[in-house]
Amino acid sequence: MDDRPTRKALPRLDESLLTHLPPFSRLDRRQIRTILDQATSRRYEEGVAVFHEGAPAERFHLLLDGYIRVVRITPTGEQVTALHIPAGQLFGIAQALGRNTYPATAITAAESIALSWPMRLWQAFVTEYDGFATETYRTVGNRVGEMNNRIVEMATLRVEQRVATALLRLVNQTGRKVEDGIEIDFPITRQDLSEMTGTTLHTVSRLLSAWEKDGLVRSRRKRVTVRDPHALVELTQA
DNA sequence: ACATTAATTATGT
DNA sequence: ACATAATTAATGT
Repeated sequence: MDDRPTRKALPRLDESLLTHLPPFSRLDRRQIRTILDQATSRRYEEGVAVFHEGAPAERFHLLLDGYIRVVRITPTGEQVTALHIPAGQLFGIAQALGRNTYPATAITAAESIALSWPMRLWQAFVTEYDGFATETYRTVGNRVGEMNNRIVEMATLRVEQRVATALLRLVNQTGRKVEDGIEIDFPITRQDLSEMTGTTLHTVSRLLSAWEKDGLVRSRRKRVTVRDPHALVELTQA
């Protein structure tokens, strides 16, 4: 729960970590240096919360490596996964939404490394750093757009189509080329997929088994690879 | 068309 | 050995 012991600024934070990321790409080396000097670096185990929904938003974060699941908890205690965040993106940017508490819980989907800064620096970042504001508002725009799409999908598509699109989205965003297809490059269970698609793990299991039999998909424990993306697209439209 | 319940098996530490 | 993940069948809405 307490994150004190491992949260310590690492002595060696190379500037090349940030130079190619959209929010910082317009900045010179000196600016990047001061940004890094204000940052705290922290490594997270798989499946741990970086912050919790509703908690005071004390810091904002940048994911350097790994994946983040953005999760909301319903009153009955079940999790709903809103979206995944890949390395290189900011998250926990409540301030950009005009909030002072986190709107959702962030859980690492894999072992991850993130930088973070105290929220009070947000305004300074926005005003002093060219391109920071436009780029971050662009990504939050993309995210709410994505979530809107998901709402429409939930309402209109059948379960089979929803998990098919979920798989395709994961493959597009986090896919890693492998011999017989594209693998989702973080551990993902059927429970996880069901939480993304508003179903049960059983239904997901049945679908994956069926798809595996038809050669669309290969899955071992916590690993899913898509061998025939096009066939999944077909299912989406069926 | 899908959830729920429950029993069974597989897999990772 | 133990816990967690996945499959499978039966039953329910």
